[in-house]
Amino acid sequence: MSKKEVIRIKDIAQALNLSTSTVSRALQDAYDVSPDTRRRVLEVASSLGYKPNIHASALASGSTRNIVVAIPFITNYYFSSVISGIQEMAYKNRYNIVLLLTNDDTEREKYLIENLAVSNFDGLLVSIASDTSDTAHFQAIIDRGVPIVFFDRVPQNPESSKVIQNDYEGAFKATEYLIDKGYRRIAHLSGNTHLLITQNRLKGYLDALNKHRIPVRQEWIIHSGFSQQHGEEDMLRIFESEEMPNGIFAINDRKAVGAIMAIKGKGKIVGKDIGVIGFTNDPISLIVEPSLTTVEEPAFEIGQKSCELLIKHIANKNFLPKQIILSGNLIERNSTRRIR
Amino acid sequence: MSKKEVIRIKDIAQALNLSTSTVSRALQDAYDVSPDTRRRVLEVASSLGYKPNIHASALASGSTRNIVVAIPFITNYYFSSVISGIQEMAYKNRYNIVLLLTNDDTEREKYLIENLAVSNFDGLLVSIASDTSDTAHFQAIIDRGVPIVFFDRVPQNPESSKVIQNDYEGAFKATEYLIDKGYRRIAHLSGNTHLLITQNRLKGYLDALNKHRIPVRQEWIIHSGFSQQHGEEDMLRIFESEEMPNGIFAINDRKAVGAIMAIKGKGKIVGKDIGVIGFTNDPISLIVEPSLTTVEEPAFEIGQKSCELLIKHIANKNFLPKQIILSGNLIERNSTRRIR
DNA sequence: TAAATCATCGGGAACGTTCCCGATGATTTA
DNA sequence: TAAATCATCGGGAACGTTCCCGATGATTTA
Repeated sequence: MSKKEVIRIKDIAQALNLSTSTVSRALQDAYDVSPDTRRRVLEVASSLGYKPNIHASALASGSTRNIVVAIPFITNYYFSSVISGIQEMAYKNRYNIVLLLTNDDTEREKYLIENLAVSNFDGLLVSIASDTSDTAHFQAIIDRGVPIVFFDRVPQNPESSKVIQNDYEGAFKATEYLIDKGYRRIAHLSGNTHLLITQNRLKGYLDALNKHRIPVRQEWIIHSGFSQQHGEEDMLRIFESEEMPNGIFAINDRKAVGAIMAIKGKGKIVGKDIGVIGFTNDPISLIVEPSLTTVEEPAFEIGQKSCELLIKHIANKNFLPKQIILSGNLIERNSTRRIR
Repeated sequence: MSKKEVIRIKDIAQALNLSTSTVSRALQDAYDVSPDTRRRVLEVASSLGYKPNIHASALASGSTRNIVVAIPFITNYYFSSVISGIQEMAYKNRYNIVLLLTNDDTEREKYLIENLAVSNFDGLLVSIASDTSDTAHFQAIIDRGVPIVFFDRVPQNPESSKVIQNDYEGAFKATEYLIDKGYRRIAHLSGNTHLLITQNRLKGYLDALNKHRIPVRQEWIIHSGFSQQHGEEDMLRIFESEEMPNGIFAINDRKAVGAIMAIKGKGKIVGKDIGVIGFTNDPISLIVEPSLTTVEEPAFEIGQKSCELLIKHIANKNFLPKQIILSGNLIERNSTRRIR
């Protein structure tokens, strides 16, 4: 057997004495084909094992059925879960995913996006790199008529659809939870300042402090990257401050785990001496000792919703940009327990 | 601006008073175009911002520049690292990745593979589901002239290229390391029996025992799945055996972490009472308490090599199937330390 | 000097599908 | 009963690229 004997619409047409246009219309459920011929076409198509050639279809119709997904990494739980959600929704709607990894590097992100040919995909799903503040390369895509949906790490500028977790509410809940548990001197291990996710979580933290009339201490708010390494470094910096906090709210679980490592390294006891809470509900939060209290992020669902939204934009050019905000529960574990 | 003003080869041709065929050949570095015209074509192409239409190219040339990647999950460190490696190599060679997730379910795997149209991709990269023993659906693809490269979880049957870590050697090293450290009663938390990876790691374990004249105890060899959950259950079963081992070699880090959880749950001390060693070097091995001794798997490299091999198969139909076996180092941590 | 080779280019069919437009016979409407 | 509408289908151009084949003038060979 060889590739040559792939069967085409023409083969179905010949088998049924129909024209290729009629077969094509039958396969796409067009209105102007009789129920009987449609049935016969579908029968022959499946018996011959017909599978459409997506390239020919893309060329003729202008719809490529490709969705480009650009994310910083794939090797962490959050992003790989998002991809799973995207993949599910895309496959269901017969879209393929083209994966781009930016390595969280703005230059690489720009390079990848700028080298994209708009004739090769129908839409773009993006979580931007930590340091990306100029979003002109995305605007250029939008200007050429191709929709973008941002998720998780979304920029402020381009007014397009966005899917995020309820960062403000989650951060507020996390901070208030620490306060309720009696940890009132709370530091915040934050992220890169220009990201919305950073700003919203910071705001939730600040508002929770305000609500409980706890003064804000700038030296306890530390901005850096999103890795475990960053969390560890941030925590070590906090150990150098004059007065020590007794609670840590980290912008994500990986930074929280880094903080726990640093705290243990200093001989302090997590929970008893310093309470720690994270954000994500990464599986590592169950593995770290003590287990990490956290606010869950609906990563898979974010992937699904983003993809669903993008598909709507693709199907309808006039679909208005929309924001979807998903909430997650706070999950109590041992890192915020005084006695165990 | 709209999609319509995408520029094509014809536009370059008109700008230079050349034919489309000459421009096409110039862009592909064909031999029969003068250095001067090639230079002019490239200049105009880049100044106009020409990007080739992959669908038209695929249709005309028969080469789709799509690679399908089918894996059980993406939400674990190993597979997401492999994907990163694949992605890098694919992007370098101007291939796109089409991602399929089987959820480690054989039925779903079959369904996805059988619904693939061979005219839509050039090659397939696969790590099979745990329970897959019948590989006819892969054979069907190969029979239609499309190359497959298997990696990590590879089947026995189809004689195609395979990329794996040196499972035998790694398992042997791991087991012998436990023996050298004085843990001589060693159990093995193994995987699904029909997978090569399971068989090779089991063999390495057995041979290391034999070399040191340690009798094999069948009740200490437990076959199940690959998750942390499975590791925990396996370990609990071992706790029910008459005599307890004092060393655990788990087929991967997630199962090892599960075992550690179970051991701690029973009030035993990992390292002092029972030494544990894993396989992968998943980041969780640094987070679990105590940190996990393990044999590293070169996941990123496996992705790269698999993709590289597949591209060679695509470029040359007569390229003979090849096995690549990569080694990883043993990394000592605290789960195999008697005193800390 | 005639024939063969070489370097360089263009014409145009082909890939498999979609979609516009028109055709035809049957049915409904005025 | 004539005109309008409807249901159903086919012809054929078009999408943007590749690639086969042939053409042409220049250079090399015999």
